Amino acid sequence: MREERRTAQKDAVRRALGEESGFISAQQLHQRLSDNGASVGLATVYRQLNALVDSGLADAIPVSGGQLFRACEQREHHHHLVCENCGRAVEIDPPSEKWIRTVAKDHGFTVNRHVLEVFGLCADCHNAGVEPNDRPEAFRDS
Amino acid sequence: MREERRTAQKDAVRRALGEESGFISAQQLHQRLSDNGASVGLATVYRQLNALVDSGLADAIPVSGGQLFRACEQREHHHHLVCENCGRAVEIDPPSEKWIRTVAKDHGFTVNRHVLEVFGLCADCHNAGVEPNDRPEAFRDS
DNA sequence: ATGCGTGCAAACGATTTGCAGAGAA
DNA sequence: TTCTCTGCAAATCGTTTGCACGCAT
Repeated sequence: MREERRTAQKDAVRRALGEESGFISAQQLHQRLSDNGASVGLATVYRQLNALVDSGLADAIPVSGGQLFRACEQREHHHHLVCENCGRAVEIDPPSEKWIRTVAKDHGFTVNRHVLEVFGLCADCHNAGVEPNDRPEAFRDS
Repeated sequence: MREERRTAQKDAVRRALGEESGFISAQQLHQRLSDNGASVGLATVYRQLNALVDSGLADAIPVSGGQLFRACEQREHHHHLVCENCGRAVEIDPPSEKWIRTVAKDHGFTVNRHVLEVFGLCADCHNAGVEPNDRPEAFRDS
């Protein structure tokens, strides 16, 4: 019988992820937890993150070098506008979902899911003079 | 002085990728090359694939567990309709690019690039009774 | 001959997992 | 006590890189 147990680190990870304004890597979230005194094992961070994604409480988007996570309110389908530098993201509404089904049908495809991620720079990072092709902050050294 | 040298394995990788109908992982492409007698080192496959992506002759999309490649004709911006099982993909035209810029501007974002990938099952795989949530063929064992 | 490209194996970085101990129920 | 969850370290896995040799130029 699956028994769900409530623990301090579980709460810590959930809270930390919820406090983030944008997508964040598991490693960086782990780092942030350490900084805030709440020392949680990296493995646990990964385990919790995966659990959240499985239960639909978080989104994970694969990027070159790993994946980024973010807590998501809308259980519904939605898209993101992501800042390539700081990871800040806002949820945006879908454009023409029907267009997708139409195109898919034309090619005999059965649509299962689709991903639309818009990358760019948020106002802050843009003003800070960050170059569009810089390595994302989330995967930068030190 | 950068000197571009033509080699057998370079051609082999390019040709093999071109013959693929959809996205394929580096490992799988390497396997396919071996099967066809053209033995090319895995490292070389990666090196060539990256070179192709850099020069814009191929597309790479990050997926959980790695990345998938595909030769692309259109140097222009375009999107894909991808079969989650066999990796087959067709290039589709963008829907409302202007919609994206509008939304981005509303949030103060500077758009750099965007990704739209539609996943589902192609007619063949659908008829074969493949389940939507199966692990992609490209990353399945053996 | 010159030096780019390749193969191999070691190195890497992100993520996962085995296992013994810690703590929630 | 019971059994899940955690932490640590070792193990995986995709991908990159160092180095010595082969081959295109």
